[in-house]
This record gives sequence, C-alpha cells and structure tokens, in this order.
Amino acid sequence: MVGNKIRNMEEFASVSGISRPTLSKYFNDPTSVRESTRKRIEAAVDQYDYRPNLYAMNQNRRLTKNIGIVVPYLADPFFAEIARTLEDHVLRTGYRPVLLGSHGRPELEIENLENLRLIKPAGVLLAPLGRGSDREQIEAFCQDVPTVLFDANIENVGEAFVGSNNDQSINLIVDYLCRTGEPPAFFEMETPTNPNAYKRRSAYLAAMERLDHTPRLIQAPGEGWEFEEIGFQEGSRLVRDKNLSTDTILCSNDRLAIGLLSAAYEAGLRIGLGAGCAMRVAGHDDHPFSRYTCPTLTTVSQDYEAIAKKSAETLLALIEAELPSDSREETLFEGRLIMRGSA
Amino acid sequence: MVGNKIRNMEEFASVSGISRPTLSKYFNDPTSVRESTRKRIEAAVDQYDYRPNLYAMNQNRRLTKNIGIVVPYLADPFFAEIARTLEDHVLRTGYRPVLLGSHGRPELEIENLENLRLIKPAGVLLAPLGRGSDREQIEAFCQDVPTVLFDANIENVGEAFVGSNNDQSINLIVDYLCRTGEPPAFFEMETPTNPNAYKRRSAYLAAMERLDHTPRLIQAPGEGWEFEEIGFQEGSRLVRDKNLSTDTILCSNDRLAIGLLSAAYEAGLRIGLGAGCAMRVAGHDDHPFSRYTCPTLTTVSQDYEAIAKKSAETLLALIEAELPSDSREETLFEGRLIMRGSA
DNA sequence: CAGAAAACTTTACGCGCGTAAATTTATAAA
DNA sequence: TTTATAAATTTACGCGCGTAAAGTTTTCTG
Repeated sequence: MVGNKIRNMEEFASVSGISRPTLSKYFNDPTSVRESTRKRIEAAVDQYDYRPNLYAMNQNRRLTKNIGIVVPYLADPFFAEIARTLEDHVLRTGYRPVLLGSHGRPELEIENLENLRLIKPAGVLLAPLGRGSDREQIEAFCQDVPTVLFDANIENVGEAFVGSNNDQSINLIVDYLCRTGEPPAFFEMETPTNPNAYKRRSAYLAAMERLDHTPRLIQAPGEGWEFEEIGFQEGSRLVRDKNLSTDTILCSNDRLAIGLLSAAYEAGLRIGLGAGCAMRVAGHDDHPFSRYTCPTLTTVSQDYEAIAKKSAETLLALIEAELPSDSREETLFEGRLIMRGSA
Repeated sequence: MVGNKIRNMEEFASVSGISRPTLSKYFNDPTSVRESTRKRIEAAVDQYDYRPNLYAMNQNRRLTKNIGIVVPYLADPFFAEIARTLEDHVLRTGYRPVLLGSHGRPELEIENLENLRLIKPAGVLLAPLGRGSDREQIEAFCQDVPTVLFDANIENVGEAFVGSNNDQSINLIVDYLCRTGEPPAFFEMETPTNPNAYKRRSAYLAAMERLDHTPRLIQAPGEGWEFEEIGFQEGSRLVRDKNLSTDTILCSNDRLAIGLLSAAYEAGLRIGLGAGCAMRVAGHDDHPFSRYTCPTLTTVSQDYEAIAKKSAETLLALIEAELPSDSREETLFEGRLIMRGSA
C-alpha cells in the first residue's frame, strides 16, 4: 500500500508506467490490450487501489457498460428471482446491471425508462407491465436503445422477445388434469394485467376443444398486482356457491392459486387428488412459494434460468453487433409439469 | 416542439434566455432560484425537452443526488416491500434511489458498497446481511459515506439504526400465547443469519422466565436464505417425533413458520387454536404471504412504513446537515399483534 | 424613492476521461 | 535477420457541466 491515493488516470499512468490512452482502452475492455500489458495494469490496480471515475468515463462514451433491467413488480418473488438470475448473467459478461422495478404502475415504468436514458445504457432487458404499459413510449424507447423484452411480449416492440410457450405449457397441464380426473375450469382475472394471461386463456380454450370438453372460465374481478388477494376473494365466492360443473380448477398463475387454496382451506374444503378431497387445484409458473402451499401446488414450471440466459445472451449479441437486428426473434421455452399435492 | 434537439446546457441557456450558471443551480436544486426564474426554466424544459447529462453533472460534484439502498435479499418479499417503500420516500425528496440486493452473499454486499462508492452517493440506506457481513469493510464504508442501517443493527456502525423492538414484540406474542394456551417453544435457526434472530431468542428466554415458564428452543440446522425449506425440514422432523412438551410453537420469523405449516399439513396435523387442532403456530414480521398460509398466520407485524420513513428521514437530515452526527441514534418501532388462524 | 440585499449574468477555468492522429516500439511471420 | 503488423506512446483536443469571481440587474425594505 502506497501512502498517497491516486487521484486520476494521469497519475495512475505515471506510477504504473503505462500510457493513459492504453489504460483507457483497458478499462473500457480489458481484452483489448496485450496480455502482458493487461497483467501489468492489473498488478498496478491492485497495488494502488485505483478505480477510474465512473462519471468521467461515461461522459464522452456514446454507450456505457450499463444494462438496464426493468421488471413490473419487484415484490413478486417470481420477478425478484428472474431479476437476480439476469443480474448474474449480465455481471459475468462485464456489464453493470441496473435493476428497476415499476411497482405495477405504468407511469413508473415509463419513468424508469426515462431514467435509464440518462445513464446511456448499452441495452435494456424489459419485462413490461402488460396491459397498462404505454406502448407508444416503450416503442420510442426501443428505437433509441437496444431492448430485449422478456416474460411479457408486446407485438413488434423491441429487438427480440424471450418467454415461455403458454400453448405448450397449458396443453401439458390440461392434458394431465383430464387424464387424472375431471376436466378443469380455468380460473383467471377478468381483466388480466399480463398478456400471458390472454395467451393462457386461449390455450386453455383450444386444449379443451381438442379434448372434446366444454371449457369453463371463472373470472375474478379486481385490479392491480395483489393476485393472492384477488384469488382469495373469488375463491371464497367459489367455494361458497359450489355451483361448479367440475371439481378441478386450473389457475392462470400460481399467485391466484395461492389465494384460492387459502380460501378453500378457510372454508374447510380439502384440496388434492386423494380420496376425501373435494377439489383439485393447479397453477402455472412454479412460483418460489408453490412448494410450501397447503397442499403443495401442482403447476407448470417456467424455466427461469433458460429465459434469463437467453434474454441476456440475445441482448449482448445485439450490443456487440452494434446494429439493430433485421428480424425480431421470438424465443419460447417449454414448461415442465411439476406434480405436487394439489392436483 | 422545436425541430432540433438541445445538445447541452449552453444551447439550452441561449434558447431559454437564462444563463448557464443559473441553470446549473436550478438543476442542482430547483428551490435555489427565484420562483419567477424557476417557472421560466420549467417552461423551457417542457418546451425543448432538455435534460442535463447525468454524467457530466456528477463528475465535478463532490456528492450526487444518488441514495443507495442495499438489502440482503431481494427475493424475500419482506425486503422487496421495504425497499419499495424506501424508494418512494427517497424519490419524494428529490433524490435518486439506487437499489441493490446482496443475494445473501457477504462478498456481494461489499461489492455493492464498492459500486456505490463509484457513483458518489449522498448517502446509503443499508440493511446488512448480519452474521456474514464483513464488519470491517462496512465500517470503513460508513466512514466515507453517510449511512443509516435498518432492519439489522451492527453495533456502532453507521450514523444511525432504525429497526423494530424485538423485546417488545416477542413479549407481546409470548404473552398472548401464554394467555390463550400452553406456553410456546421457540423455533429458530441453529445459526441464524440475522442479528434480529439473536435478539428474539433472548427476548423469548426472558419473557418465559418472567412468566415462570420453562423455555424450550428448537433449533433447525441449515444455512443460507431458504428459510421456508429450513423450516419445512425441521418441521417435518418435529411433527414426526412428537416429543414436544408443548403444543405451541413461536417461530423466529414468518418464513420459518411458513415452512413449518407446510410440514404440519403434509403430516396431516391440524394447526390452529380451535378444538381438534393439534398445534398452534405463531410467526414474526407479518410477511406479505402470512395472510395466505393455511391456516392464516398469527404473527407480530413490523411497521414497514414507519421503519422506511424514519430511515429515509434520518439519512436526509444527516445529508442536509453535512456533518456526521455526534451521537448514534437508534430508533426501534413497536410491533403489533396480528391475530389470525394459526394461534 | 433610495439604499441594501438578493438574484442573475458574464467570463473563465478545471474536472477526469474519451479519442483521434502521428510516431515509436514490440511481436510475429517469412 | 528482415519485414509486416500489431500494440503502445505522445500529443492534443473536446465533452458537458461545476463553480468561482466580478459586474449588473432585480427585488425587497423602510
């Protein structure tokens, strides 16, 4: 440890014996300098504990090493988990993730994008709110900043989309449910926030038709992101009225299912597929909490890791290519059936 | 909308008819200019859609308007929720929140602080990991950057601490449990990650002693932040062995309780305070999911809003005072009993 | 309305780094 | 070794803004 702290790259250049332009190149991209020089620089960095001023670095660069990650709702463990995975992938490639949550509010989503503009990100990974999103503004943003959408698609917005194949996953679970008991009714929100919900609804309708069963939609009223509460309220009504033509309910997502399970429990209704059970419930997403519900929740898993990996890789490829891709790539990952106690 | 975009403050000064130093003052603190000038500037900002370059702005400033928020684990809805509340408070005061999660990893916690250094934050709100935290490094950081700790305390580190009064809240729930049934055993992690856990343990022991009951600790093995899983594992053992001297279990936090409830359900054990129930379970924190467990979880609420508000206010006062406070203030909020179905 | 105080303008310099161009040095290929 | 090529150095300028100092205008006070 040397007494005086290095104040800028100029000083660091003189003490390390390496010219400032070369140092600048190194800090911009360590692989852009010869290996021998890189080692010398890294030794000096360790010795003098120097780190370049982030603001001065980014001021004159057209693009920074920042990558924005925007999710609709950070308090939802599903998004928290996928955000965490994305952060890891971004970090590993030498970029700086900047995580922003939109708290379910469209105006905050736009504000987040505006704030991201200020930090001149190399690219953005965006999981849009869905229905509430201001399509025009997001589109405008995507014109300026390379953006990959994930989780929820907005047609023709962004350079690519990575999500899961709702047709396949809903088919999978409908098949399973029909094979092991009565055909399911579909439990969803009346006005879903998320476009996946619409996809899942039509996938359900198609699957039921294919299997020659009459579909049945149960639509819970309510707005916002308190899905458990919405599922609980409508679930309570459901178990009270008991005028259902089936004993099996497929929920549009796990959080609704969690609310429904809670309502059923309160009503003393036994859920599961064993004898003595009044009802079967299945979900969708393999939410982190779905293995601790009572009973544990049968669901379809989304491949978090694959979605995160593919999103990050697509964006980085886009950034490195330095030009907008000519075609908009859509990647869908398949769900896996997770058989647990509830159905 | 005028055709050409304004490229810098110089240009904006000429088109708006206000000198650049005044504009600079305005963007630094809108209240520092005369009201009439402020209105003129704001009109011009709207008209020309100009926003100053963040990097150039921050480069020469000793401190920025950034406020770091660091939490140990963003995938825990408790922290996600409190982080959200903190963000709101910070935004309202004209600062920019920068949210970072440590993913339960001490080295990442330090890295987060190092990254925060780079953006020269005006202050930091830190919920430390606890046991795993590198005390020395955090202490060094707090020397340089005004920091308020919340949720988990580290003795004499940071300018202030805001958390909840574990003595009071544990007393509250122990009292309640003893009054309504058998005195509780205490269910916790063998080696808790969080200092609150230690506080709660001793509060439990003291409360039991005060009430002339024999305390009983149940200590679940396991490391990391998968509390539900740890609670589930130890819970399964517990309901299998059934050699408990009481039918009432107080969990150190709600997430452990969620695991325990799940284990009990799997084992066919009925939880609650009614007749026919084999066991009572209570938690601590009023975790967002605790109202959807089966049965719903009786617990003690932490006052998220109050903790967030006080933390943010304390930090801002500190920043505005521009000098380290002479005494380290510790604020503890009281918990409220949330009576639900499980106990 | 005068005088003082506050707010603003003009002028000028500096921050820490990016980056281009010309030159020198190191490395690899023949 | 010579030669071609890649990499590093030297020199120089600019980015967009912070900010200090001195002068000017506006606003406030009585």
